Amino acid sequence: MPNRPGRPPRVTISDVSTAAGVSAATVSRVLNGTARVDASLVDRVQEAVASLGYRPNAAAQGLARGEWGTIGVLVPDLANPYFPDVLKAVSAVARSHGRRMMVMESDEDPAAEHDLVEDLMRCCDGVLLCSPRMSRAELAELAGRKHPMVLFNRIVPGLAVPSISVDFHGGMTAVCGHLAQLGHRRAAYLSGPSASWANAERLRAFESARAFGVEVEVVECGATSEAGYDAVAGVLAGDVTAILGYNDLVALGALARMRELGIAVPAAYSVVGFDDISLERVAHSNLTTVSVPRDELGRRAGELLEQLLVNGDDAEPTYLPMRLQVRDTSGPPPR
Amino acid sequence: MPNRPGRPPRVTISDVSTAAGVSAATVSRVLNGTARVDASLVDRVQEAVASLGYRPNAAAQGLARGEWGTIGVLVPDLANPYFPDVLKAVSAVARSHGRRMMVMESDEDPAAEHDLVEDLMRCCDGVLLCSPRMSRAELAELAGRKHPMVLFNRIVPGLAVPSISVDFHGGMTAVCGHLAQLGHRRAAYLSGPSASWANAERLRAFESARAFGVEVEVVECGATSEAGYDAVAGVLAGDVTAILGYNDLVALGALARMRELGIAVPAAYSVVGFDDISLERVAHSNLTTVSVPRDELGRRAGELLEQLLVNGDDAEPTYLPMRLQVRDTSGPPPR
DNA sequence: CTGTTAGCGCCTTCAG
DNA sequence: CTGAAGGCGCTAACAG
Repeated sequence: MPNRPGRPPRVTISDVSTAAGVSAATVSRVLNGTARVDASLVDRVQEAVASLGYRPNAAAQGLARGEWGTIGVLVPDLANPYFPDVLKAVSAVARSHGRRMMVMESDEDPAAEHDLVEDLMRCCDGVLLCSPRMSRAELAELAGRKHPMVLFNRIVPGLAVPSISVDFHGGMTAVCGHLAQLGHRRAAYLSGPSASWANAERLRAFESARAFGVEVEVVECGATSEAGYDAVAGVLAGDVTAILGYNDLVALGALARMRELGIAVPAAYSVVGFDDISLERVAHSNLTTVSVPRDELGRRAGELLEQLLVNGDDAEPTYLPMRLQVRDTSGPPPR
Repeated sequence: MPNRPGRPPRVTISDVSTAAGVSAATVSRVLNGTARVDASLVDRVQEAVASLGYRPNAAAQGLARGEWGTIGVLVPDLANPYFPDVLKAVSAVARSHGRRMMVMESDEDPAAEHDLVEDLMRCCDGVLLCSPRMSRAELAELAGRKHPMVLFNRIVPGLAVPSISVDFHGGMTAVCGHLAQLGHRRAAYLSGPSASWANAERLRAFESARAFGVEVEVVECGATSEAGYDAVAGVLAGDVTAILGYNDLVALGALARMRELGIAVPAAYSVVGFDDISLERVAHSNLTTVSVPRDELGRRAGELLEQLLVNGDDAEPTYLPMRLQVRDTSGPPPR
């Protein structure tokens, strides 16, 4: 690092070594505990380090060691309340293994995703990828890079990449079962991004639901509360008695609109969310929903990557279970 | 990077150069557009790059260039709904300047903060620091490192570090004024972490409020909805007619508890939050609160750092204004 | 135990 | 316009 004006004069390992009257190798050994060093030298080195305020340059270490000490995480949307918990867990795991965490956001743009992953690969030991939309082909191409990578929040059959996700299908099935038992026969689903894996998984659940006498009509919506707010009016005209949101945001948006319209929930309609985002924590909210173990997802994904980094362990795709949270917005249909 | 087993054989710039029959320097020039290169060579290089799947090693680039192309952000708690928007904005700014974003979390632990900042300095061109608790002395010590750093969400008088924050004092003053005009005379403040700057700023506002006939009693609480939930019962015994939360989480926790207790809001008590976290977005919630421009905070902080990095620009501390959001939980006091 | 010697992969002068 | 040479800061053999 050339001394740029205004920056502190960089102090390097050789500054320390001359100050301490030892070789750079010894300094390195002391700092990394790589080998036994005479106690007196250790002292001198530590003094020099302290007085010069020396900190090893991470890039140089990375280059020499062949490891960056960093993992990368790519998420579609940092502002989505789904991810902070995940990132927090990933960060903790990474740190516990002495690694830093680089974070990137694709802004839901599949085109950008590819480049960002490539960029992460240039500067991270491993990559944690959450990519709901990326095509199988592109994923396979990235996997072919043989760069350590773990896919989370999505499972791609046949893809040779360690993956961990959530049993969205099972979660939505639980929702349908809950409604069926309450006596509902027809529901509307405010659908999320149609290209997303997570949405497809939810949709699959509606087929089994039909077997239990519950018919779910799918309505294009989106993934935000605004989308839910806007979309809900359209389904009230029909004969449904329950409204399922792609996620909690959508359901809450719908709820807000329904409240404005003076519609009683759950008396007139049941409303069910999906994900159980911080609402309980934030608002002791009473939305019936299914919860995803976000911190466990982050933790497991991080550990999976660490395993991959250390042992090259591969592993079977894992689905974390969701849990139905029956609260106040679901009840028997009217009449 | 030595070829670790199971990893892809690393392809380096010299692999490309031999494949293309040119020198490494030329490859570098082509890739970085550093100088004119004969069109035919450009083609050959690009072909070689593509066919070998070459990507420059970021650590090596960083070492050679003296820049990591990375900025670091340290926040106290990733799961706090305050930060995602900030990070999102920072990430966008960083990317727009061709930099990556490293994220670390101190877990509200002032001891850890110091080490983490140091670590960030070893691997980032600049650091964005949100440290509500760190002592002035420690901050000054870090500032003395002369490593580009911007403090956000806090202003420390006399500290020679570019800082950007939010006018918490003004925000809380607005809250008090609002309540005063509604006719409230006594309120309780569910206080946040007493060591935090942001809390101190809020407290200062209560002094001016007294001049307007509003007396605010301060109650230890915390920063979470659970804390608000637990603390609120204690203040209902007194003669206050309004309850102010350290932040929205606290206020919402309090609200939830009050709802359980069957207390009417705002008829019996007004409740006011602080921060205006995603609630409107998440729940079309109706908490009266004051909003902080989180994305602007992130954006400005990012730009400030970029300025610092590029021109060494210093700047006066900036306070972003808050805006009072009068919604449904505040009204005139009973009687 | 310690110092010396080579790189790690890339960029950037400096000649040509 | 291009190649050769040196160095960024650190670590990892390799000899003593």
